Amino acid sequence: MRLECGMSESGDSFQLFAGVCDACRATASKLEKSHILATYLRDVPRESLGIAVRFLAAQAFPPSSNRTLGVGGALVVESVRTVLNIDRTTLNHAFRAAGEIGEGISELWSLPGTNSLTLPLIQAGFDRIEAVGAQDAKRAVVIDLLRACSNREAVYLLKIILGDMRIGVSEGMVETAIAEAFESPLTEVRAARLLVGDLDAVAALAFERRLGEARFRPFNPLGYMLAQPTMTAAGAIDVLAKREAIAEDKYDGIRAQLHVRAGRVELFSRGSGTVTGSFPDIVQPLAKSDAAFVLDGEIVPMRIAADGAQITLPFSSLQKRLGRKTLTPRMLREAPCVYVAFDCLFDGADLLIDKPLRVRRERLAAIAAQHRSIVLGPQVPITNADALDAAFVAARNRRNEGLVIKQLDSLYTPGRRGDAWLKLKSHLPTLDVVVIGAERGHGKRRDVLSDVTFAVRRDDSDELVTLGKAYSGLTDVEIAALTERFTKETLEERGRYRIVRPSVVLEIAFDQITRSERHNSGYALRFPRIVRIREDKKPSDIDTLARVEQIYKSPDNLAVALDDAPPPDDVNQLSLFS
DNA sequence: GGTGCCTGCCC
DNA sequence: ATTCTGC
DNA sequence: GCAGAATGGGCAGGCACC
Repeated sequence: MRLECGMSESGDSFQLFAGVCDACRATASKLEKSHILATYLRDVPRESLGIAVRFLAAQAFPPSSNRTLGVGGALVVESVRTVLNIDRTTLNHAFRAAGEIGEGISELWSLPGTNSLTLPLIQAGFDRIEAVGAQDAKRAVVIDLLRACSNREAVYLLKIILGDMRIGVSEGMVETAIAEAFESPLTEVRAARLLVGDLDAVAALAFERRLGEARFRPFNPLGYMLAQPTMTAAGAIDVLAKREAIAEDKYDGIRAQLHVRAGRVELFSRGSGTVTGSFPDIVQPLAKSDAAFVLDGEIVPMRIAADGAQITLPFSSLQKRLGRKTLTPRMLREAPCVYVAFDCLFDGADLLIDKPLRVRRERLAAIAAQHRSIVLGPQVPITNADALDAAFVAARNRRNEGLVIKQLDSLYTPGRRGDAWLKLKSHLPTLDVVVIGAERGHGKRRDVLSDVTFAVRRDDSDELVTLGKAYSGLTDVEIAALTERFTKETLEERGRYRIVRPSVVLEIAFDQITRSERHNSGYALRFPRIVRIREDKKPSDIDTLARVEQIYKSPDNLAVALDDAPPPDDVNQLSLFS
């Protein structure tokens, strides 16, 4: 296809980039998107290729770099307001109509653009935004960039800054395009990305036809293997189909890869970057190791009793340590963390991901035996549904979410969610709630009331107290039907939020109940989702606050620590400050 | 120094 | 995190 | 089956403002 991008642009012009994005936006076909992107990538100057693929995935920096802009919606809106010199209301109206900020400014944008922006120039701007601390200074750079933008350039600049393209292109599609552009098998591109990490590195290898040379190196995190959810133990047994398997506890911690080599130690979290600094109790004992290995596991807040019994603490205690600049001895005492290792991906000089789990576990056991901050969780063979049930109960008694069931002959497939690993979680009872507020969504949900606030009843009164908001679980058809109903039953509009007559009853599932100031019930739900619309129930039939409190206090609610007196144990207390 | 908003990042 | 949808 | 999109609660740090 021919791209309408104006006259004779160099391959790294931002105007061209915007034109390519527009072309992708115009088609729903993935094949066509790939063709468009591949054609583009082939002609991008070599030195800008990395930036191009990064920007196409709406990344301002390589994800593994730990660098961030520190610019979000609020700062962007203020910058746009300055450049266009318009009031907030007009701007908000445009954003609401478009369903997003990026596309929203297109309607209002009158600047012609200087036709001077290039990919490296934008990248240099991002570097500067990151480097300056003050919001004023960040805003000044954004404003400078915007003033040079044409209409479509402004749209995509903001989309990259906000980290969301919404044109049906994300990392996966960019990988597909790299494969097509440089005539390499997609499988090779994927494999290379899982080994080397960032898209720019993969594009460079593909460009040089050296994808096959991609090699794993410690301190370059691999993709994580993920588990497929299963609802029931019987279902899990079915999927296993008599293949040998083991069950491990499913921990509510932070999934992390532990890389160790020549005295250097890093903990990589799933999203991007390292969390090494937050867990000296895990890292410090490893600092003197001269071994080289990469493990997969979970950072877990845990008390280990003198007899070795493992009791997991609530996730919130772990979260208090995440991102901390300074850790006090008290924090380490109150939220002691261990690294529960469950896989070994690299040992000595051997990448083990293509070896079966049973082999990887042997290597793991040998490593764990030598390092006291690497803990192995309980592991039981699964032969039948009874064994699975027993393991599940044991896991719950250790205050863990459930089980992950793994086939012993399976290989480690980074970045994939397959049947080789199954996760089986326990479920709290659901709650019947009533919708009392609704809001429009974003993007394709901009014209529907997809975002609902729900409430339960305070006992012995008619008062409704809010408990949370929910988004997922309804189909587009159901959302459309509810939108019509909420529109009819609107009592009052308060900006974007509308109060609706309490009439729609929903059944809500969730993972935990926490104490919270966010909603006026004093409670909030973790991972709320709509199970179904209860057409058969009236608002008078919904659950009460007492019911919420009852579930909150139930032993299955892992948000609450067991209030047994904490055992006076020193087993996993490290004297970092002595 | 206290408070509140914004951002990023865990689940 | 979970869930739905289009390819 | 996969990729993309849309959405929840909660924590810490950094900054703006009083």
